[in-house]
Amino acid sequence: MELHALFPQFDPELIALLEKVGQVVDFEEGSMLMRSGQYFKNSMLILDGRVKLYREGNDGEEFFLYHLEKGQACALSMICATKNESSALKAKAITHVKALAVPIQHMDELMQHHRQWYYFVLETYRSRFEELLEVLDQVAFHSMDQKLEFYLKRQFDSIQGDKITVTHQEIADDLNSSREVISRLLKKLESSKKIAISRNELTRLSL
Amino acid sequence: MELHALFPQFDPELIALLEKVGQVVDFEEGSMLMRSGQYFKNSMLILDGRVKLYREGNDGEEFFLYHLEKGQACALSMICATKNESSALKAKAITHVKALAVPIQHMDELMQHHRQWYYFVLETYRSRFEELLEVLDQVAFHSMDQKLEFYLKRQFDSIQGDKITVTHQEIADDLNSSREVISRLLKKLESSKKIAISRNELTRLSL
DNA sequence: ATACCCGTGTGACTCTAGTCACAGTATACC
DNA sequence: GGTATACTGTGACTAGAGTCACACGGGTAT
Repeated sequence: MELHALFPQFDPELIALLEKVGQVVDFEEGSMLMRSGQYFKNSMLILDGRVKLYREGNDGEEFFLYHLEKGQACALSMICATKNESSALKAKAITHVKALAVPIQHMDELMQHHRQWYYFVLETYRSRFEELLEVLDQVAFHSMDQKLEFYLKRQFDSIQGDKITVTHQEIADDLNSSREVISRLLKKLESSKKIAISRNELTRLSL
Repeated sequence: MELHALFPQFDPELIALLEKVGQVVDFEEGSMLMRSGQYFKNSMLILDGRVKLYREGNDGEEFFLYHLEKGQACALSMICATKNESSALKAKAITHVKALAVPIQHMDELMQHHRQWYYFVLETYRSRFEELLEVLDQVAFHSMDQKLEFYLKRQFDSIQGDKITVTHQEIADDLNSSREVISRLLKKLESSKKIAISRNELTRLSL
């Protein structure tokens, strides 16, 4: 397994343990790793692919939170697993995803005998917490055009490229807005030479 | 110390250790336990009093996140402490507060030798994460009147009473809105017999 | 080629919430 | 008592953003 490359901070002993108790699972593009109200029996470490996390509103609205990449872990899966609790998040595989499922019954051992593991868990939690706070900033303090810019930046950064394939409707959904509003705001971004718009595709110019 | 009563899940050995390495600190009403950009050298366990946590916007706006009560810990202080990182949160003592400061250099030992401690840390994080998600729900999916209702419920619940002393301006600040808007919405809640309004004070009727 | 679907562009309207100006009223402090 | 200082109430205006209706244009399937 390629654990060592993805988690260079783990020592060989920890990696051996993870390889022993963990199980590699595959998710097809578009499938759900996690659904609202579901319980966890494993912590999930992402080995390959990209996962999109949403918050789900009570009447089915969605709100984009953040992406998970390889080398990262689902913070909630680690904790909910520990506590056997559910959550109102949705995690969708937006590419084919390979993940390592570590059963919760090994958490005690991992936590207590592997310092790097608990550092990893805490750091995962902390960084997601911070990311959530940043999202909160956006919705609490900023107007739609600023939210849109922030959103686009995150998308571009996340794929480390300058071209994303997405429809205006999808953006509107992620931002819990409406297609017309997004279209108009995108036009404004295009006028100010920050992006280029084409069908199903946006290109970053100076964002 | 009253640690055993506040943290019944901790075993005597853990409590003894906390008593040995921790230091009780006092904060006056209105003082800041934590400021944006500040670094941590301790994990803070609240022994008595109430702490209000805000997110701070870039131009000085505030947004109310949640309260901390006795028996709880500041999630971020535990993690930031671990990582020696700062954060954009403000924590204000709204009553006199007594807290136990546990220096970060004991985190390794606590984590690895005391299962209840790491359960506690993870549970603290998980519950704050969930709380943050709920706040995010409110700002992402709901209109001001719904946010206000949610806010008021949390305030009433948090003091476990039906009367809070607060001005309309303070609520507006917490919700990043304006006084007039809050006044008008409160009037509506009064008309629908959900609350009673008097100067500096709101009473819950059927909220 | 034609018909259709999907994504996009646009104008008109409505509603929410923020702002401004100012009036009224309770409380505190001399 | 009287003045100053919060706190609250209200109308008028404005801006942002959501909705509705419909037009346009480029692909795709048959």
